[in-house]
Amino acid sequence: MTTTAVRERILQATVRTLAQQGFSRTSARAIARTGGFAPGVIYYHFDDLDDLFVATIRHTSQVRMRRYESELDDVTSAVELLRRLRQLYDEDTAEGHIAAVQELISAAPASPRLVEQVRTETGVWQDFARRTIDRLLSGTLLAGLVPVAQLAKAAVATYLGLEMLTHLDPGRTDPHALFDAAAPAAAMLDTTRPD
Amino acid sequence: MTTTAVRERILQATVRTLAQQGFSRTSARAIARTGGFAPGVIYYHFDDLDDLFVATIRHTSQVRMRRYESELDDVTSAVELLRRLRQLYDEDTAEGHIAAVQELISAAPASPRLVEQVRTETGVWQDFARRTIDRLLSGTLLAGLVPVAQLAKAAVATYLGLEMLTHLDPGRTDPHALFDAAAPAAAMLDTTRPD
Amino acid sequence: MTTTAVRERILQATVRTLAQQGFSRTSARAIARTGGFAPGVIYYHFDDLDDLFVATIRHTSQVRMRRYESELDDVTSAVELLRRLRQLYDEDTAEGHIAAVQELISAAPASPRLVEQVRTETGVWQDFARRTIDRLLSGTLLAGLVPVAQLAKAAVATYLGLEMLTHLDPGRTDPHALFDAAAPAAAMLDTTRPD
Amino acid sequence: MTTTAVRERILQATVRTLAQQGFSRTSARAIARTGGFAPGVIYYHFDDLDDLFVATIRHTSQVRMRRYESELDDVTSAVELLRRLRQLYDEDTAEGHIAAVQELISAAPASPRLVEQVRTETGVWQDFARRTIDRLLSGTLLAGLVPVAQLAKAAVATYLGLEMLTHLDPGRTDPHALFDAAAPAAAMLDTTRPD
DNA sequence: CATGAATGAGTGTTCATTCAT
DNA sequence: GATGAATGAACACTCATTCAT
Repeated sequence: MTTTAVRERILQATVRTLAQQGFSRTSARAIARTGGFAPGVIYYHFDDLDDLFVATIRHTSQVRMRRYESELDDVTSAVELLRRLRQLYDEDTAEGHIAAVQELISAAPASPRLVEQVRTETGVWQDFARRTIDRLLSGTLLAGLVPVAQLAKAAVATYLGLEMLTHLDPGRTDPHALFDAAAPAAAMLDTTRPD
Repeated sequence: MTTTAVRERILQATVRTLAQQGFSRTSARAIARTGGFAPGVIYYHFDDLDDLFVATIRHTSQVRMRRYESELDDVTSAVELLRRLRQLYDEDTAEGHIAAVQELISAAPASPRLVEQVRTETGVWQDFARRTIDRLLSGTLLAGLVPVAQLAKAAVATYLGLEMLTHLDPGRTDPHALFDAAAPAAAMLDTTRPD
Repeated sequence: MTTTAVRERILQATVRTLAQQGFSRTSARAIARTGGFAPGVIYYHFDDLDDLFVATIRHTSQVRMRRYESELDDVTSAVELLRRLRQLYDEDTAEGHIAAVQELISAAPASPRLVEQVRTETGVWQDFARRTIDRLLSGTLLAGLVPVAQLAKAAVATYLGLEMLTHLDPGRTDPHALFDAAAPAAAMLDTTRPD
Repeated sequence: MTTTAVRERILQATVRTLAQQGFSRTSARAIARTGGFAPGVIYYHFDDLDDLFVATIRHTSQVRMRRYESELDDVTSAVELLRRLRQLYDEDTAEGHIAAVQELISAAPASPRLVEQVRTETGVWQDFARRTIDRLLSGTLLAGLVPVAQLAKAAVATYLGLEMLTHLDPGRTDPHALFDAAAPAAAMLDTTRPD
């Protein structure tokens, strides 16, 4: 097995452990148990747990960003955007991506390197949100009126906060309801576009 | 010093430690160091750390809820709401309330009792948000059109997610900018009210 | 409540706790919980736990010795001896006397004072056993042939060891069966006595 | 060093610590100090202290049982039995076997798993005692008259109780005196065998 | 490359004991 | 006399990390 293949396996095990057990229970042993390898392997491929967590958030963020970009690149309708976001969100929760990221953000203040990396990644996502919102508003009455940068930041915050709340109550809470509730507003927005 | 006074002191030390060090570093020893007492004191007044965390989220939530209620009880203007929220939010961050709560929510899945209490408290805040939004929309064109319950849930999620992001970057990020950016929309909403 | 009455209450709580929880779980808190008083009370009446354990073994030993003496004082028949021993043994187990003593003997090596007191008390019981055996053999063919002192020591050892085994398996083991099994031999001994 | 070698070393350190310090002082640290290894080693090879104690009583019991069996297997004379028992008993006390077992039996009620294992092992020893007594009585006048099962249980109890008493007073007490005192009776028994 | 073993620091928690009230 | 509160030492156990193999 090549080095990068093993690294990937470790990173995936880390994401799954973070999502399922939470940060404080994500020990080297726990990650190794999840991935089916010996704890020592981690230290062969990463300097220490801090290094692994930094790599994990970078990796997960990049993997998902590629997916989000390819899926939303050409979307200009708000209704269509909601439809695809719902599907992407389902993927995220199924694979534990947001949950893992949210755990790492919560725990970041304890590690300067993690803070730095998390800042970088959340910046990337805010940029992405900004570009997407820009595209959406372009040609509508709202273009130029909406403070896009702030809205992008709020969107990222809501995504993270929503995952936090959903995680508490997997059976009952329904992020889908939120997407549904937003649908009429999205439709209204789309009608104002003079295509 | 009476029992309740000491309990309160422990609870405050717990909030401060959670906010400053994050959940995974909030050990009994760390809390005791923050509060200036011996670790054993905690176990005299609480069954175990789990019990302390449950009491902490209940206590903090109630204290802040009383403050939010007394401050927002009579607000019907969106502009005025934003003005007061900004001030309450400043209090929250200064004293670490939201940060502590956010850490506990992140960590909750590891403890059934904590999950239960967190569910209860987030429910209380969603109800509060719903009532406040209802009051705000009452008499406007949007009344009856907005899915209030979902909006309330989104508001709570955004509040938590925002704190998570702000926490990463205390110097640079500015939740104030978000409140400012929302001001024009709030003003517009207020004008639709035919008082 | 007089001092001695409280002392007695503490001593009884200690015996019950030793019998029910074992030495390693017999903490000051546990004794206080059993007796329904505050842990501090112990330290008002005894120097420390060591002192309490020393007093406990002395007290329990004396109380039971008085009972055994009054009950066996006039017994010269082996059959009758067995009958009364069985009853006394039942009392012992019901009130936890032997169990407590056995726990203290097991734990004694850790405390010089306890060792000393335990030596004293076991000596008292071996003397008592010797006197009782002497009386029993007096006038029989075995008188003078049996090494009484060693037999007395063996009797005490068997009593303690039996309690240890019985304690393991309260439902199944039956010290009564042992008394029954010894009955024929006792009867045979009695017939050799030329009354 | 192989795993089993280390396990054995831990088990021996546990036996020695139990025999020398008593159960209540046999902490993980104390065992590690006795054996000259770090406390963490224990938890690498055993789940917890309970697991270690269960393994200790099983191991010690088996080791000694093999020795007793090989030594007493062919003994049919009571005098010879006493002679060999005295030697085996000396080995037991020198290596702390009985003392350790007796401590574990005393402490067993606090742990269901330990109770279970202790029951199993004492059962094995009672069976062994029964077989040995059977062999001894076979062909004598007493065969069929003696309640062998009860006698076997009493023998085990006496062995344990004797160790308990001897332990109190290592310098003065003399189990040897007991063996000596039993010698004449053994000789008499042997003469009734019409070989 | 990978692992089984080991260590020492750190965790939650309990305990004997003291003391002001 | 009695107690609620507090402390510091100890305990069982986990963990990140290292290293010989």
